[in-house]
Amino acid sequence: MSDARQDPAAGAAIWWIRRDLRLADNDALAAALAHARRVVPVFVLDPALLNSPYAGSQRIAFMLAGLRALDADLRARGSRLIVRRGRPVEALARLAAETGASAIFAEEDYSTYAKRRDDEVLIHLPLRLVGSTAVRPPGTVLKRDGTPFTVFTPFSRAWLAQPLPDEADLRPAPDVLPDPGNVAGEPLPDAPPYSPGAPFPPGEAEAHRRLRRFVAERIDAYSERRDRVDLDGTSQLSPYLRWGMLSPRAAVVAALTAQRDPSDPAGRQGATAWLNELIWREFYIHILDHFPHVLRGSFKPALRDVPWQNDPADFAAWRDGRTGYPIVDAAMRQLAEVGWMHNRARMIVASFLVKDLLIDWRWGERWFMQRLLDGDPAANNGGWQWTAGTGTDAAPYFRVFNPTTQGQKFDPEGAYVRRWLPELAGVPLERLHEPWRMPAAEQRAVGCVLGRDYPYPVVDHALARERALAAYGAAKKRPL
DNA sequence: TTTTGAGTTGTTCGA
DNA sequence: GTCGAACAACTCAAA
Repeated sequence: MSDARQDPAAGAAIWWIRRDLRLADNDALAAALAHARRVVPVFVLDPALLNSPYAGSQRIAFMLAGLRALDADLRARGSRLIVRRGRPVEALARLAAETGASAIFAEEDYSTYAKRRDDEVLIHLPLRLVGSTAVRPPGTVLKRDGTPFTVFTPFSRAWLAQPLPDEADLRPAPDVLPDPGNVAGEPLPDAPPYSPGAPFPPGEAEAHRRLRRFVAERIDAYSERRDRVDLDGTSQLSPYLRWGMLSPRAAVVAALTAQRDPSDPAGRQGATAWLNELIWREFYIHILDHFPHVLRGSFKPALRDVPWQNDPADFAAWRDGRTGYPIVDAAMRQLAEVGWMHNRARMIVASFLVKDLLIDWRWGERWFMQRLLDGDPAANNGGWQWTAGTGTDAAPYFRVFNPTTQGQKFDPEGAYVRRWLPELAGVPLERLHEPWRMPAAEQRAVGCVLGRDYPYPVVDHALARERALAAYGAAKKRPL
């Protein structure tokens, strides 16, 4: 073991890539390079992940395209990506035997499956988990009594109280990488190609371009504009953070730098708000690590047994974007088409599924995982439990979003709805978020007849709201 | 141990 | 149109 450390030339190291598809600021890669002169970058196509009911073809296509981009970046530096297939413990054991690697370096990941997978590899192989999908790994932000936070605000205070990273802490991408040598690999599979012209071109270079543009052009107005679904007010970096094309530390450093920028004191609010979102990401990573049962059901015992309606036809209407509520349908079609949805829209459609349709939040959680490029168990579960009122620090159960009001507030000119629902193009703005209020003659006049061109609402929101409050009330009264 | 202040993102109703 | 209160207590975190 000490041989390799004393004489790096003696051995090889494996850099096991999982969700850190980048060369810059990659602790696992840096550790592998420090350990041995020969480094073998490998990605293992794991059937357990590819065939999971929570996998999504668009997300896998995004990942595969990201791996192609990473391979190109590696080749430009003298290396290349080795692709293997199979159970990671077996694929890595073979690769280690073939290459004589004395260590495997990987970034730590905290989802339930990832922990189980890595524990198994740790038993059999010299795996070293270096670096983290979070800036502050779970276990490093705790209450004074050593237990985890379950409320966000004190968590974020404690998170911010620790030493903050700066530019100097970010590792630049290496200019040159060692040749991995003569190692066999298989070609990346031809997934349904992630569509050209898609709004999320995969890759590390694109991630950094976006971060620079966001910081230069939009971060200052982030607080005011981030809730508007019709504007590009958000960073739109989530798929890149999900796949580690951008390190979370680089994102945090960018936020802190913008926050300190003396040339624009007014912009500090935007940078602070965005930093807060990044801390939410960390919060849910920690929650999943400390409370893995959240993936199976409610965090709050009192809301384990809400009497859900779970009507398959209602679920299909939601999933396919034909609930008759334009803001909901527009968002669901955006999700289906581009694999991404605005954060505000996520809350609106989630509230609609859970509260208006009274469908178990886990159905929505799974559909999101099947569609989102940024689908991540921790953030997705946290978001759904928050909306459902079942999670840590969750929305009070009586908080039911009104889809009409939300549409009017956050898509005030109707551009979002009209973009994703062309059948509503002719509907005047005053009726755009409640087309069922148009008299029959007006429907004909504007070319949008309900029941023909666009559905009637699947539920009456006011009634649905009462039903949801009653169902949650019943769940709370039920003895545990 | 007890106390106290606080808690992402809303809606509705009535004054 | 605008504003504050009610929604429902509860649990958390920290002093």
